[in-house]
Amino acid sequence: MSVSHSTYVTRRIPASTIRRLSHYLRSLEDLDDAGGETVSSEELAIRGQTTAAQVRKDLSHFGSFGKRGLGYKVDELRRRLRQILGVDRKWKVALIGAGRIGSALFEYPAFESRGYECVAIVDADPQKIGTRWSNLEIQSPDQLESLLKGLGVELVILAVPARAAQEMAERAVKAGIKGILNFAPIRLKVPAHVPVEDVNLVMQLEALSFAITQRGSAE
Amino acid sequence: MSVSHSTYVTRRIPASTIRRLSHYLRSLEDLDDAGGETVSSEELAIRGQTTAAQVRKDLSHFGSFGKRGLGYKVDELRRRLRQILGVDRKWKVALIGAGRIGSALFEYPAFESRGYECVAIVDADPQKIGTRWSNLEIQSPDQLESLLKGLGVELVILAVPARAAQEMAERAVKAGIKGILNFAPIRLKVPAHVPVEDVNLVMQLEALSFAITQRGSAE
DNA sequence: TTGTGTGAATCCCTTCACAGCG
DNA sequence: CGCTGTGAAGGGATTCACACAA
Repeated sequence: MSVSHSTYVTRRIPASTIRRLSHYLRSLEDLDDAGGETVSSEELAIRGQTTAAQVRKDLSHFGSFGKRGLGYKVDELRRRLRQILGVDRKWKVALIGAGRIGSALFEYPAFESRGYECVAIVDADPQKIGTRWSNLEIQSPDQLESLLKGLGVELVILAVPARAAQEMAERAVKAGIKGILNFAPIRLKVPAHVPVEDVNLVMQLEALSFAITQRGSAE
Repeated sequence: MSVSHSTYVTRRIPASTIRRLSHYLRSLEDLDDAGGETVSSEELAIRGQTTAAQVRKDLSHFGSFGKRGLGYKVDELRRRLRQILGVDRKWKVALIGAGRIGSALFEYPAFESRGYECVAIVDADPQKIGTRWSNLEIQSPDQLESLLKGLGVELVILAVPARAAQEMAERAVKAGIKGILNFAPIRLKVPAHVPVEDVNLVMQLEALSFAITQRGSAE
């Protein structure tokens, strides 16, 4: 079909594809090109730990922005990937939970540099409320809904103990936030239109110990 | 076939299955049973966000330890899952990188409680070397190989800046470690027999912004 | 009767292979 | 030519459906 594609697409894209798109974007950001440079699917594949065919298939879901016989223009592909992943703009983020994980994230350099701007920090600990992390004052969750709504927060990073996570998530959803990065080791119950990404370190450790244990016993 | 299965298996098990096994184990740990209680695949499915058939298929890879018409004995299934995932024992872990992420992990309660014991902390910062986190002294990476070997470290948590990660990984592998939980945003090059689990927060944030952006534009 | 264990069917992702454009 | 874009083929994982054991 020769319909002019946009970077938006209705078809369902598998999570694995999205992870790979992130990788492609990451490799393009490494090589800062003068202007007209190009990359082939082959080169992208090597950096992204896949095959050239996979790269082409991944990109083809969103249009056809390569030149046959040449490859992809680096700067254009980068722009397109940013558009596709939705990182061609700033996202206002609130950090809920100012413990160790919260602090680690807040200081995480990639965080700010990729367009995620932390505009509020919330914690229930009275000791912490009122103290500052760089130029942000830690606030009580009492008025969470109006706080988030007032600032126009779209993403929430949930880094609170498991027992508090569900309530905070629900209140954030009520405040109209659009997505949650969840560090609490529970399955949040939120409306289907609010995507949740779970960061589950125990699970990843178990994947490791599984791989080690099984390998040792095989063959 | 009616060969008596062990919990070890040679066939290749997909990563998705392992993630689900972790979930099943997690839900079983929630409900602490008196003794003879049972769960059905149906119940496990609800907690694990899958289907009953999927639960049965997952478990069947490792043997058949359910009773027809009844379900699975909670305590036995829990024991089996721990065996399968390799968490029926202690793992000696070294933390390489004593920054924010390292500190967050070190304090992470689930970490210790699931059998991962941190036996060494390493950081290159002279300011930090010699200081203590609870009862562990932060050590220089100068003698990393002999340090890890001497302590019998099996797992390494890599929480150092990207530029230092590859070198530290290689030296840890030389010291005979068996797996790496990697927080550095690079693809580590290590021998195939050393499994690596990448924790990539930027990628997860991008998965969120993708989901939000695409949803908004669909229908 | 209930709920497991499992071949068979289905679905979806990846890989192949090549037509076609620059 | 060289390399993309894409139908078709292939392979894996999930779901179905039912025989069978408790």
